[in-house]
Amino acid sequence: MAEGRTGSGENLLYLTDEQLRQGIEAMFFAYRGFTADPDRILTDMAYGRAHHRAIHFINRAPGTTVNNLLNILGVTKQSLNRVLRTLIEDGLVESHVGTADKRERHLFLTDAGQALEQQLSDAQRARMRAAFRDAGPDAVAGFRTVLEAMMDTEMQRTYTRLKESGA
Amino acid sequence: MAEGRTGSGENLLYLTDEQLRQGIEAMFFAYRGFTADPDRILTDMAYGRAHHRAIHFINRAPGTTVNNLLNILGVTKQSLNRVLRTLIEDGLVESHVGTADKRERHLFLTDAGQALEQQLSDAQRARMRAAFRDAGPDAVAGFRTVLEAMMDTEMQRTYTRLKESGA
DNA sequence: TTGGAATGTCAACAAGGCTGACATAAACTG
DNA sequence: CAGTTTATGTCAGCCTTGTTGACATTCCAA
Repeated sequence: MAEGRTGSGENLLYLTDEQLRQGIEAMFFAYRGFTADPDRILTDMAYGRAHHRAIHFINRAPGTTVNNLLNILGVTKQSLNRVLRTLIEDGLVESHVGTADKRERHLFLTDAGQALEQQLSDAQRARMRAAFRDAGPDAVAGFRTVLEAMMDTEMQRTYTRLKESGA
Repeated sequence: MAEGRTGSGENLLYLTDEQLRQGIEAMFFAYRGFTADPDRILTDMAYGRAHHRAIHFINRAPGTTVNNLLNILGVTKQSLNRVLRTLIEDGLVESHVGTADKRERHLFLTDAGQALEQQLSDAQRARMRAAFRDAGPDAVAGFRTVLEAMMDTEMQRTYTRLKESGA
């Protein structure tokens, strides 16, 4: 850590209320940009952000159970169920009764579901890639560090588990 | 910029699809944490995130017009109006007809409105402060750089204008 | 074998987005 | 001054996506 000019051995000027408020507003405006491109694609097809999230994480962990997805998404099972039902009806997601435990449903994307996932994540990654490239690798590392520290501890674990499963 | 091992003079491994996907998931989980604390306070009082946003930006720019707030928040006037109406009815916000242009309404927080704003932003800043402190000043700088690069250009301008007005 | 826990489904409601239509008052313009 | 544009507010109605409550099915353990 860099030596500061406060005498306490560390410069804490980055923790002033004004700096924190700028961080809060940056999160607000950036999140809008973050979701803007997929949102545009989705409204064309009568889907919403909730569908995107479900598709994203089913793609990330094929065969995941409804309950597992529930924990990742942090919504009620009823809320998720409505979204899943439309995705299944529309042939984007398949639900298979579990073999070991028949109460569980295992979720998979169909080819059509994968095609939509691709389209959505291409759009979202394009913006992220541009932002990362503009900012450079050191800034990206800092970005990730701060975001991880901002999560609830339970979500940190979920995030890390996903990260390691995909790497 | 650091020399990489790609031969092109720059290491672009931080731009792989897997890295971008991790960035996307980090945004998703972190935003949940970001809103969690104010959300808890708000549900106790029959308000929602929309009320929080209005209160935040009225506090940030007292006397702002409805139209200006509309541009910052990026919602329709009908949507904002519903929120403002309840805040005015409940005595948290005051609306004053403009002196120069009498069509405009200038918005201010009442004392009660400021008290709630304080309560909400204290909660949100506490989490942001903890995250910033854990991550350190360099990471925070990178965090801000990436978020700015992720915004739509119009929002970048809005964000910068707010930032400079408060500093 | 029976009662509780886990899982998933259906119904109904609320918040907060949206569009469209319309009213009013003020400002601006030819 | 007449006509148009701008800023704001309101009503009605729709959609998505969150919520709770009630309930069926399945599994497991006492």
